[in-house]
Amino acid sequence: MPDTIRIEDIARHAGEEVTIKGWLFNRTDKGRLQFLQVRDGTGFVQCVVFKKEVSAEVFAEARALTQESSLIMTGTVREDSRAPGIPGGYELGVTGMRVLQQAEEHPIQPKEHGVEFLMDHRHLWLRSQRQWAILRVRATVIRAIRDWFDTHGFVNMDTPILTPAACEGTTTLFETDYFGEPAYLAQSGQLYNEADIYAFGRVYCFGPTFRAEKSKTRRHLTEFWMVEPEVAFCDLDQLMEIEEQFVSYIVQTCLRDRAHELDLLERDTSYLEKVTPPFPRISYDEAVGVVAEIREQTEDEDLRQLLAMEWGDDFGSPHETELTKRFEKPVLVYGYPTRAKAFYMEPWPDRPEVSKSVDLLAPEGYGEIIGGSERISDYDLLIQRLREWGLPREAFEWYLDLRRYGSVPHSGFGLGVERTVSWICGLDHLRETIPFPRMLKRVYP
RNA sequence: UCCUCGGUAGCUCAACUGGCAGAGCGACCGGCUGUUAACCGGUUGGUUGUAGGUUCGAGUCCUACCCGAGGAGCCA
Repeated sequence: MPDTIRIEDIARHAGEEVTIKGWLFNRTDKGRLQFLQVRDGTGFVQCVVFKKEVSAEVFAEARALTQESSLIMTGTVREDSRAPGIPGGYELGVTGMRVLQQAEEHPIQPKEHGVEFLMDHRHLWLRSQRQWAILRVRATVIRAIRDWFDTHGFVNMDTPILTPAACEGTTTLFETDYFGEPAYLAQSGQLYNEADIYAFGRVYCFGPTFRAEKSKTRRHLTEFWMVEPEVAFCDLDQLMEIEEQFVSYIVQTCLRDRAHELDLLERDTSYLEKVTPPFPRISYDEAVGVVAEIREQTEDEDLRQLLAMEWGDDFGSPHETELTKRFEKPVLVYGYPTRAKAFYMEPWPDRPEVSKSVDLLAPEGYGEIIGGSERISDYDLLIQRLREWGLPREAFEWYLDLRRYGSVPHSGFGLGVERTVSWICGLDHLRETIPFPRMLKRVYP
């Protein structure tokens, strides 16, 4: 049997006799000519079975092949502009074939299906071209994230997933039984990161995070992946520089390495190409003004209702969506009201009602993909904040220690991987950005 | 938790003011040498989400419940 090749490398084998191992995902039958669309995980290729060129047995067997049957094809690679697929432009002139398993009738056909049906068959849906493209972009986003941090002085430090108590309130935590004591699935590694920077300077944690929010929207999962860097000797301005460099690198890496996939997804990449530093920066105060202005101008009564807000309120999805439509690039919104954010955020100098916080909002209506801030480094202020937020001091003794032994100004942020993938791919729902999404009322398959 | 929309064949949907439950796709059989979700002919296909009610008659109207989708709040 000729050497097995990967479909993604097919152009390098033009004219050669090769073997391809994969699955049939679609077919077109033309009498004495059959076009079998085969995928192998690395790409998609058309295999042409011509009655004159194969044995009667192979031709008959090819005719009987069902969608998703597993097979081993041998044949000659030839260039042909009519050949569909990814990378495309080459096809296999089949000379031999072995069927490993003749698949039963596959539930998912190459046509439209409803959301519920697809989600019930997520384990099979993954095989479709669209899901293949999205999840390859996801893998590239993850690689780019690690590449950037690993080459910018950050050390990867994993933080615990089972945690003792609430960082930001228990209502959104999944509780588990930890040998008779309650423990909670982590919703952030930040506090542990803050401990880690005192040993390593710059760190990042990267893992799944859990939120028991009863959110039922296109931008929420109960289990999602978040990367959280934390940096010693870093203020809010420096943090914003890191964010724009980092996000630009992720986007540009995807444009370079996943062009086929973005093309398959019919993603208009013109906006993505503009994602280079610096990003526009506006203060929360300014942003509130812009939202008020948009609200004034709109004729849409429902939108006017949704955009109602007062200074001090955090932005909701409608606000973010409208705001980002005003910018071609991601926008950094900084200086949120203290009461709208978490207890650990450093106050603005001479403006205690404002925090040194920053959110990064993706363009085209995608909204928040990063939330970050400079952290409180002063022991007394942190004690005061715990009290104001009604948090039990005992649970935070270790965290307070960090302000006792060589405290320094430090900052960090969290980037949601799924929201980033959704934006880069131009999707309208987060559920397609992770192989097996966990959502309100969805833990199967 | 709240608001809006929906549930009919394996899938995607149609069925007018209540009156014979249909089409396309798939599957199966046959035809076709360049198809791209091919095309042509044939075959196959139903507890209309569940329970109750109104009616001569309910997919259609009423009540309750279940399930799903989109949104709000909350957040990445």
